[in-house]
Amino acid sequence: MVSHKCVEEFSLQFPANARAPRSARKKRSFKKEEITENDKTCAIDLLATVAENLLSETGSSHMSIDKPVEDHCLVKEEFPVEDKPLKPATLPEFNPYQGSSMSPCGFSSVISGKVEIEAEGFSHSGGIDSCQAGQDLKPSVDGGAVVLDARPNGVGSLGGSSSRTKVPSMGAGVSLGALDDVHMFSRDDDENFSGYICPRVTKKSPRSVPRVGDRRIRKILASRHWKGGSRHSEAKSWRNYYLHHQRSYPIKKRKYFDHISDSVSDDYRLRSKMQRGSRAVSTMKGPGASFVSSDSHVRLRIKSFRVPELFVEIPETATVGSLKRMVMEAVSTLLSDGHRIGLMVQGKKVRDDNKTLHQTGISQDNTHLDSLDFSLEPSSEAPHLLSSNPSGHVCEELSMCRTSDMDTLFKTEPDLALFPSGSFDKETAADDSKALVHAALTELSPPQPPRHKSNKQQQQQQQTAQRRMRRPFSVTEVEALVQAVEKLGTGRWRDVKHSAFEDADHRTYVDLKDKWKTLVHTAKISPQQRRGEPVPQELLNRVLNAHGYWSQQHMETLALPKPEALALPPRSFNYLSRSSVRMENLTFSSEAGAKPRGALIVVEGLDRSGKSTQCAKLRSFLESSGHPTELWRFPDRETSVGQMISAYLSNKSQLDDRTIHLLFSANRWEKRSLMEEKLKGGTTLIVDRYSYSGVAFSSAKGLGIEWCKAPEVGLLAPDSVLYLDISPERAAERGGYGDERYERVDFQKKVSEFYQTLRDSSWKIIDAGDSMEEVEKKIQQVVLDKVKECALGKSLSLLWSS
DNA sequence: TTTAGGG
DNA sequence: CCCTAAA
Repeated sequence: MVSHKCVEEFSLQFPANARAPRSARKKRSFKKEEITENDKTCAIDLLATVAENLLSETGSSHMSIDKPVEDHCLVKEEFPVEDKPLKPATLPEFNPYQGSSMSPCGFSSVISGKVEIEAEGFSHSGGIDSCQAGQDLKPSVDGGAVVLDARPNGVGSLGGSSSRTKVPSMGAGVSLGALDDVHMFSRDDDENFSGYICPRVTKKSPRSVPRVGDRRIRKILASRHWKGGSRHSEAKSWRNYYLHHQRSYPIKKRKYFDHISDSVSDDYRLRSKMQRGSRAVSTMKGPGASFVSSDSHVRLRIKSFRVPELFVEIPETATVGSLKRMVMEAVSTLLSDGHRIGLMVQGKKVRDDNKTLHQTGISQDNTHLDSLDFSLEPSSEAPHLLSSNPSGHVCEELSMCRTSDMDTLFKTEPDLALFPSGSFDKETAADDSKALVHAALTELSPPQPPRHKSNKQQQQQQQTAQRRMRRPFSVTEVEALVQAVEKLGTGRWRDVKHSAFEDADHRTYVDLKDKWKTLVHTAKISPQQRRGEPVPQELLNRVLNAHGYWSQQHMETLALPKPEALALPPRSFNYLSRSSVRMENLTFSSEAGAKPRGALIVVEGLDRSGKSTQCAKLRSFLESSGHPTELWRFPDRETSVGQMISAYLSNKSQLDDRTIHLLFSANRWEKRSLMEEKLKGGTTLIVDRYSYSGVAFSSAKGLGIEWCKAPEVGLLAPDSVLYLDISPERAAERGGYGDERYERVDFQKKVSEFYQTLRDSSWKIIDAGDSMEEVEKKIQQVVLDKVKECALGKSLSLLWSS
């Protein structure tokens, strides 16, 4: 019965075929990209690219951010990147929506997209003269093209905001071309920036540029979650949109809170890199040492920064121009709000504004400038968007929205992250509409202190949105995890959780899965690259082996044609006999067991303790479980040495105690290489008596135990020693004593004592007094675990050699 | 809810 | 750790 249970458990440990399909749903990466861009990147990316003034002769057309002064990133006068240009003040002539015939929000849609702003000096890669608009063309929004990427289907392109500004070759064509580049600014682009120089120039859309018209826009809008037709009632439409919005629009609310709490934003991040062009190198080489001196300069090029989600609402009937203006307005507003610059060096935030760059590790000779990050952070005293909003017209335009609708909306979705309640003033329609546009913008700032109500809700929301605390796994936990995975395999994280992390509430099965993932990664990288609390190499080896082992399981389960799989009786589901199908297994490192090996199981015990019987049972059990198994016994009377021993044992020859001891030992040494071969070939060996017997018996005869152990040193150490424990008296009762000279009770007692001194961690004491079935079951349990352990890469060790 | 994968 | 598609 129990053995049956064991078998069942055993087979259960392998992933069922039913699970296979899941493994087959790897996403194609290109698909991911598209999805990401289409659905997730609803941010307006404001890309301000600044080129540095590398050489004096190119200074006029390049901007440089140089020598930070006090507040992080400082800009040379010739390139007042930050504030000035970005302030809405530079867009005073804006009067968006004038003349645009916007219908009441009956058919409004929300689009989101990206705005890409390119500073003129950045097009140094040539070809675009107009980029050289010159310095009068401030690197502001009106200095470059603004591209509204309303993917997936279409694009609206906005030229420079100011008509005075020339952005000729940056016209629709180029702007559209940039669309294809938008993906280069994907949100998680932290590492993907290198090599990105000037998308405009380097990559252009091969497509012709359809004219941007209403139809295009409509398509864009339709591609969003705008479902309601114009036939819907206004209220319904609104509602539809927002409800839907909340449910399935891939807004990452949490992110914004992250920004707030971490003060670092992935979404609007300024990236800078040290100029690494050859010219730069040569230039730097000259001054050489002086660079390290006090007036050495660090040259940075801020490649881009972006602005998170920006929602614009506009009737389908609005003109493209108004849309452009609207976006422009929103961007300006956004940037006018108090933001400050955060700085990260090599992933660490630098808070101390008084440190010098050099102290911070930002020096021209620093090779880590790659990891220099600037980020736009909401300023601490976040100005109130509504009040500081300089563009009332945007709001007014939307003020047609009916208050009642809005009310409904907000009641329905009181805690919609997009609309912090504090931002809303339901008193006036105008304010309502304001909220619509600016609520989204508000996300850039820390949540406004709730003014009226839903204080609790907000807090709650913030609570739930908060990123969980980081709790590094301890080595103990890792060990538990590894052990559980070795047993259960990957892909059963729920079970892993329950078996090993039952009461660790903070470890979800997803966490465990993730931890395993990182463990596998950790194990693959060099120790120098590892961080955090070091995990013992031994554990990592086990991770590697288990990973290799189980992924192989999955592969084979997957590859195995279903009928064939079913044809295999569960018991035959053997993971050791699969070497034929084995693919090159990268994870089986050479240092840890190269491939699944057999286990060396030694059965010891006094005579008549049932060793032979149990060995035979165990062997048939393992074989029926599909494990190649051989049953050996020592002494092996087949060999020449074995013959001598055999003669001695049957009292046909007299030999010195030491001699016979060495003969026994030699007998084992004779078989050592074959034993190793078998084990490494995947065969499990059950050995009836081994060195322990030899030492215990000889010691019992009076030889020093150390002397006895000496010749055994270097033999293969058993993976498991099953000691069938029985008292000498009971053993004697079992009869049969007397045939061979050692079979006397008192002697057996001595032997038993010496056995005890030989016990080590590999021993498993099994009460041989139990019924045969009980013993059998116990043994099976132990052996099965051990066999699997060995298959997972437990390395062979040597006996008594430390 | 779990699993599997990508970020 | 987070997020999400699938199952």
